[in-house]
Amino acid sequence: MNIFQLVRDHVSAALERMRDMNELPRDTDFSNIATEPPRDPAHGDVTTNAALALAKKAGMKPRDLAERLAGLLAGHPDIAQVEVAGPGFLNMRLDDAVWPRLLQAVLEAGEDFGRSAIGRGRKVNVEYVSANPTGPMHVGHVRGAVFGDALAALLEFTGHAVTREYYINDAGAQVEVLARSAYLRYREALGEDIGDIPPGLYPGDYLKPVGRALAEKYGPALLDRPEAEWLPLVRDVAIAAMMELIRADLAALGITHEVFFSERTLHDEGRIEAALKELEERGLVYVGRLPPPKGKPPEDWEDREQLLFRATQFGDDSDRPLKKSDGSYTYFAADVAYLHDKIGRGYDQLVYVLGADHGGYAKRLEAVNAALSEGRVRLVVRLCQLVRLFRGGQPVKMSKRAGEFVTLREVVDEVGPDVTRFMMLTRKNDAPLDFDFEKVREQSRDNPVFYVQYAHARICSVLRAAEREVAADELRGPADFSRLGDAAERALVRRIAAFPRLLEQAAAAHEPHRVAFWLLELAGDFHALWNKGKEFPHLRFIVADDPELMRTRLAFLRAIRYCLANGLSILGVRAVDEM
RNA sequence: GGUCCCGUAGCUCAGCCGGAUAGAGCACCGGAUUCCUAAUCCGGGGGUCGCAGGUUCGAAUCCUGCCGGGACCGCCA
Repeated sequence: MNIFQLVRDHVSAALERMRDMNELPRDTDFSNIATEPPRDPAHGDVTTNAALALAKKAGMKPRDLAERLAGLLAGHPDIAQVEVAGPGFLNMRLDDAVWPRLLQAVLEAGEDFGRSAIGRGRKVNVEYVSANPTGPMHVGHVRGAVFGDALAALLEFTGHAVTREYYINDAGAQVEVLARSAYLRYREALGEDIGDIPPGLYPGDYLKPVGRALAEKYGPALLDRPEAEWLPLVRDVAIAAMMELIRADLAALGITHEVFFSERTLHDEGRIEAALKELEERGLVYVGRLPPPKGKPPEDWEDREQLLFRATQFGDDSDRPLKKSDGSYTYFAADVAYLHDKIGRGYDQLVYVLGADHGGYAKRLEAVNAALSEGRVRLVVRLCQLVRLFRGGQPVKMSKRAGEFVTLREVVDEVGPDVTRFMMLTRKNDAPLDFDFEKVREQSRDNPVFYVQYAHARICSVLRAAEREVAADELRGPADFSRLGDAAERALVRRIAAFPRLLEQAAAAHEPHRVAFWLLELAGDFHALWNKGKEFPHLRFIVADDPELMRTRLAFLRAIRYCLANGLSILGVRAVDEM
């Protein structure tokens, strides 16, 4: 149950009546009117800008239109009071009977409360992580991984058919470097002293097991063969091993992708040619020269003719090369083919979760999408900014060149998946985020994860206490939500009422962090009510002399618990029963 | 040179497809514990929403320019 949708239906019905009576033009469009919570609770429960939005079209003054609309809405049983305010807002107070219905609906829906169908089953592909298969995941990947996963869950909860996808960059120079690095470990496994790992190769110990596996599989057979022969063999083993590593890292964070898509299949199966052919047929591929990049000394710039995609025709800043000087395809060409493949799979929406350093990629992806899908498919690029690691306020030093980076596994092992996930969503994705290993384990108000989980645990604690201390027959029987009249209780009810709308808007904006902020607010409302019970014992949940009131409050607690649990579940964070 | 992101209270940040007197936490000051976990809560002070224009009945929000911070900029992925 969504009270804003409920009121919106009533407002729409009233407007339709006005249209039927020719008080509004036939072609009046109601789609841009909003029913929202007013900023100031003194303004009521729901406000609408309908009169302001339609005044011009109706040829009426906003306040006159608002008065007319107020008259039509006033009689509705759900609406207790309606007032015209300010320039022409309609402030409505809902009838007291609406709130019990809402709480009842929460209890009936349970883990499905907040679920909606606004996605209308549209097929959405969310591609996230897509880390190169050259080693274990490091902390830089964590934010995009969590963001993408939470976004996927949010879209699913709001009625989208979601595919979680990972693009494996298993073609190109980096995996050849991986193969050479693994080959060295292979020689090492066969007893050779390989000394220091030469610069340019991956030095990590994680390749040692790969070397041993190769030694076991091939024995010394690869030792005296030319690189052209052993490289493909070693590469395949190494990539498979790295993907196992990465899957395990992701599993530690509770992340599972449905599709792992190999870039190499695009090369091997002629699908790049097929995609480029389609661009060619539209006259979007040509051979030409690009101007050198400005502002940067073009050290190794070589002016040459190359195969280009006419990206500028779709708003990109430059046309984009499809072939390298050695004649092989660029990464971008593979990306064209990959996008082509996704479009072919019938998605309505393609979401790319990328690191902020890929910001320049958005425009060219949009250009390719515009060219290939001709506007049928919506492409959404979300960039995740950096995470800065701290320990007790001191920055954690990392040197990429020396291979000293904090791995995903180190973070998860130290603070746990729940803390990791929640913290990654406490900032909107395009703002940088500070993560302090010590702070996030504190059990205090400063730690948002704790604060929300503690609210959930406290509720469970009360419910356990009730089971323990209250006679069973007093727990049975009806609840009467109309008895929740205290300001702190009403604040909680309003917060709960906002949940379905919040999820819809977070999904539409592709902003899962809003769920995290809402959870903090809900937890805050709950802790406030709890504490009020200390000062005013009649506000406690377990009230001995009034079984009906107690049952009401315990049911209320269960409703709040569902809200906390459902929100946490979208973020992929466990709701704990005790702490 | 160009593109993208950011600029809101002392600090860290929210601010819903433009909406009424701009919010929260931290910090600071002052309070609450015979209690279902005080691991919490209540109250108070504190803001020219970077600057200047524009659109609008109405702008922190949309547009343009400027200032400041960050990221990226053919043949790496």
